[in-house]
Amino acid sequence: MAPFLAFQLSPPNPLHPFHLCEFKVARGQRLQRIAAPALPLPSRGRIASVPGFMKLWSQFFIPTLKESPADAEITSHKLLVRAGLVRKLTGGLYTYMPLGLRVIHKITELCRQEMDKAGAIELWMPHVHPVENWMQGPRWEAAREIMFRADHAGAGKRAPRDPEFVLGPTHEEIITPLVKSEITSYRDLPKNFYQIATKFRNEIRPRYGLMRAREFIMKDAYSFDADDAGATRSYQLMKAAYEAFFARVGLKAIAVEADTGVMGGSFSHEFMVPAEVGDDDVVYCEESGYSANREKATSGLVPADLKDAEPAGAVEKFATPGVVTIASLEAAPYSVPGDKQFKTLVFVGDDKPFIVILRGCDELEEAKLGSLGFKLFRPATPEEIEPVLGAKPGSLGAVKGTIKNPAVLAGIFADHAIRLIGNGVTGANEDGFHLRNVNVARDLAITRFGDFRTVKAGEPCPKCGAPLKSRRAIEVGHVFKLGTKYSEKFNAVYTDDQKQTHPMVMGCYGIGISRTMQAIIEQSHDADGILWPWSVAPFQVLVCLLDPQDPAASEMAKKLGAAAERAGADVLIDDRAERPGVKFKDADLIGIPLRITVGGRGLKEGVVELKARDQKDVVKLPVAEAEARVAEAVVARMG
RNA sequence: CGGGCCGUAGCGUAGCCUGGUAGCGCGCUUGCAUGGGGUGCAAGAGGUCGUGAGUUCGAAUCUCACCGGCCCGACCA
Repeated sequence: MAPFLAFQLSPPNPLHPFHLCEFKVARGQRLQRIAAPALPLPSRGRIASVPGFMKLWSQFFIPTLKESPADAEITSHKLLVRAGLVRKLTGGLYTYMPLGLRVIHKITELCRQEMDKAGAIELWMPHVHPVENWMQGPRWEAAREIMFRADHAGAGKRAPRDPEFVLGPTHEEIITPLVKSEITSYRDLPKNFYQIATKFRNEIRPRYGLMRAREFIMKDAYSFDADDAGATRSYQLMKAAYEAFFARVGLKAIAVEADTGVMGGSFSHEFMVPAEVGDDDVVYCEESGYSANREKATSGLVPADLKDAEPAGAVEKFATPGVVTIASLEAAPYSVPGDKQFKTLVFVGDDKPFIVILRGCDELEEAKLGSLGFKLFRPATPEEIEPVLGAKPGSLGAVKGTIKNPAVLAGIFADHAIRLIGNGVTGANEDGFHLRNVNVARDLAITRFGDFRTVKAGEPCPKCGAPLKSRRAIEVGHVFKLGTKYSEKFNAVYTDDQKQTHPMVMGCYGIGISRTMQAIIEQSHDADGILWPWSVAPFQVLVCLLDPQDPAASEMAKKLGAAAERAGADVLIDDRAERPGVKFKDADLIGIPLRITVGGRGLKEGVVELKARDQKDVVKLPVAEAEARVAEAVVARMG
């Protein structure tokens, strides 16, 4: 009886990195590899797949599709699926397939490098959160809408009770108590902690593949500083790191001023990738460089030195039977232009009604109501409005003395632009009647003026007065200066050198990693497929072996693959028994930046071919020079 | 949550209006040919027609309910 069994992988494949390995197993013992081919050590930024890095297509898994799934609407989503990068489990939930995961790894590694360079420190926090953390935090009411409950799924073994756990949509409520208990001295500040991990948000309407998913990968960082100046420094440091990161992954992202939304905080920038399919609108000025999310954007429409118009006469009621829209008041016989109408909207904020007044021609920007300080607000229903104002929507107004029950109002807030009206028209708070000759200063009791309207393209830039433009964009990153909103709630304080305690000043910083992957595709593709930037390509070199049965061709493919690998590239060898046309189509679809074609026809001529995915021309390399030329091409792209 | 559309093989779809053998393309399997841009020929496998109830001699098809999906809007750190 032989003490050892030796065996080979079957079927034998001369290209497989394992094929040189010899395995010996003593009976009753564990399998041990006792000899392996000499292999290069993993280099920085490489994805290790020991032994060796090179992958054979036939032994990897890249399920490409000719047709797009019916639910994919935008190009990047179609390509994600067609190139075999992701597969859908259900709405907003995706499996990262092996090829897609390699891209994710490349992106996270670059992100990690930039974060580390900027002085941030990586950690890993739980994604199942005790609900108490959220209830203690400042935004439970608003955030719970998008949070998944993480209750047990047991059937009666545990006592039913309120949710104890939720899945983390972000981690302020976790990091802040952690820092509170671990950091108490100014000597330990500033600190910036980050993680690259999964986030859970129960989006009302997941869309566009990874663009808005229920579960997605995000880099989130949280900075803690002793004072406001420090927090601003941390913020600037992160903003710079973001710019470096997006440049390295090959994304043209621009930083724009943004609304702070539910996050709260004092100021923030979003990193936007211009794309027609984006969810956000960016308003920008080519002259001054001003750019802002539409939610936040302002314009120079209302001059700072505006003088109110002289009242032309007393307020006067007139009958408007059946008129309940701005448009019908604009029409004959009334003919009141939208910019001479007051639009009166009623909201409910923290259970109290409040009024917002705009020009008839303007749209409310709901995000801007966040500045009013309500924890939660929503449009009021007609049933709620009538007892307060005395009329149904369509005949509402805020003229002094016409409001039925002014005492219950939490306030009357007006957009600055209504001061442009002068002798305007508004509802009389009596169904079927309006008022004319209404003037802001004389007739309205405004609690506070503010910027509540949506800026339209063409309005003057707030900085230079040139016409503003707008375009769609995808948000891929967001930096917030948070202030002390969370540290106060969680009592995250430190002691300074005067033995005084202060709340830490925080910032938070997110990058949508999975969204970034899709944004890159959206920004970098052609009719045939993806064009991966070198830095994030799942493989950088694809050796297209057209005759895998031919030992000489296979040998050449392996040699060139190894040369590319030695030069620093991740290499995939297409060794499938497919026709050339299929291989070329797949190569274009999955978008590997450099393609080396090894085929019988070329070898007869004594050449192999080198083609860049983003260029048309094919370079013929004489076989004798091929290894060196391939290495050269790789090095030239390594950066 | 409102409005619209759709569930038929792994994927993309026809058939439904007008009830009577479930069809096509891609993909998959086998064979032969082919071998540099999704090749050709031939032979196959693969379907609770979303679920349930009803109408009917008979339902993918008509009716009702439910479930799921997609789009528009609302919403969206």
